[in-house]
Amino acid sequence: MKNYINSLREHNLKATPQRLAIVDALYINGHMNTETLYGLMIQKFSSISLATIYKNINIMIEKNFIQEVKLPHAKSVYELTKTSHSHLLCKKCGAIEDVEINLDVMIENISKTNQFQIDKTDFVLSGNCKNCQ
Amino acid sequence: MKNYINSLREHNLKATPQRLAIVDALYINGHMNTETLYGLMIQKFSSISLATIYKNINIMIEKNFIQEVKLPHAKSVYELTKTSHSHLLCKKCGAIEDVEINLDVMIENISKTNQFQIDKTDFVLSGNCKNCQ
DNA sequence: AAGATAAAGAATAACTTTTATCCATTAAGT
DNA sequence: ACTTAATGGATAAAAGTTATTCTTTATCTT
Ligand SMILES: [Mn+2]
Ligand SMILES: [Mn+2]
Ligand SMILES: [Zn+2]
Ligand SMILES: [Zn+2]
Repeated sequence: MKNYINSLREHNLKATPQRLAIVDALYINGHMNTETLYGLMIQKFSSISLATIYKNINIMIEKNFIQEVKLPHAKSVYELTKTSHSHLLCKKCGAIEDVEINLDVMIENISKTNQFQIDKTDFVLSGNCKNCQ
Repeated sequence: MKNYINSLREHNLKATPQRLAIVDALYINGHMNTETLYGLMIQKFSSISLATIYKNINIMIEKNFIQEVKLPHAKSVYELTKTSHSHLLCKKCGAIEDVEINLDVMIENISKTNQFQIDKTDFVLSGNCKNCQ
């Protein structure tokens, strides 16, 4: 695992044990919602407050350390910020996979056609994963 | 405007005045969140309950009459179900535009590459609209 | 290595958003 | 018209999120 202490500090976030545990959980699990994240954290820190989860999620989003991923018919999940990517969501088992899709050409076209300057995309493709079809 | 009385009935939804007003508002405004929708409805029906808004949104989604559109850093909006399309979201003024993007070839490729059967996409492109750049 | 201090955690209340309940009303089929 | 299941209104309850207060601590500065 990466050195998240410095990584947090570079984002002006104090490297507290709680915060490191959250980051670690996201690193290991990839995408988590507030509920599952709290469920995991309460095991490590028996007295951690749910408010701590929310406060950290919010400030880490603010500092661009993590990202929210909004999913159809499901709670949002959070993940460590990485290079821009899209998501595959299995409607049956709920699995979420990262997928690299090069959208540059498409964005360029849409940008011109619609006179719209695009600088971010949120792309979720839903269906059935390998194991669920 | 279309005949939404029959359209509702075809989806097994009783055509009540409240429901027709909601549909009409969505038809006119395109995309609305619960707050703005309630704000409009309360003008027409001074005693309408916020719960009525929620109940109708939920049942209309269930019957596939409307769709929820989840947006980054903003409340979800709702729209009448139409042919699959993507959305342009202006980060500055909040405007939402429909945009037709043919994703068939891309989906076909991703489907094969990832052994993932895709049957729905949620695609939001954010940036600055024509008036906001 | 202490000391100072701003940031963060825990506990809890408050607020926001959404859903459930109960009863009155009504759309729609007969 | 009559019947009935569905819906609306009022309200309470539940779920989700944020604010507040005080204590603790990570980090910076001696
Ligand atoms: Mn991801
Ligand atoms: Mn749309
Ligand atoms: Zn699956
Ligand atoms: Zn704009």
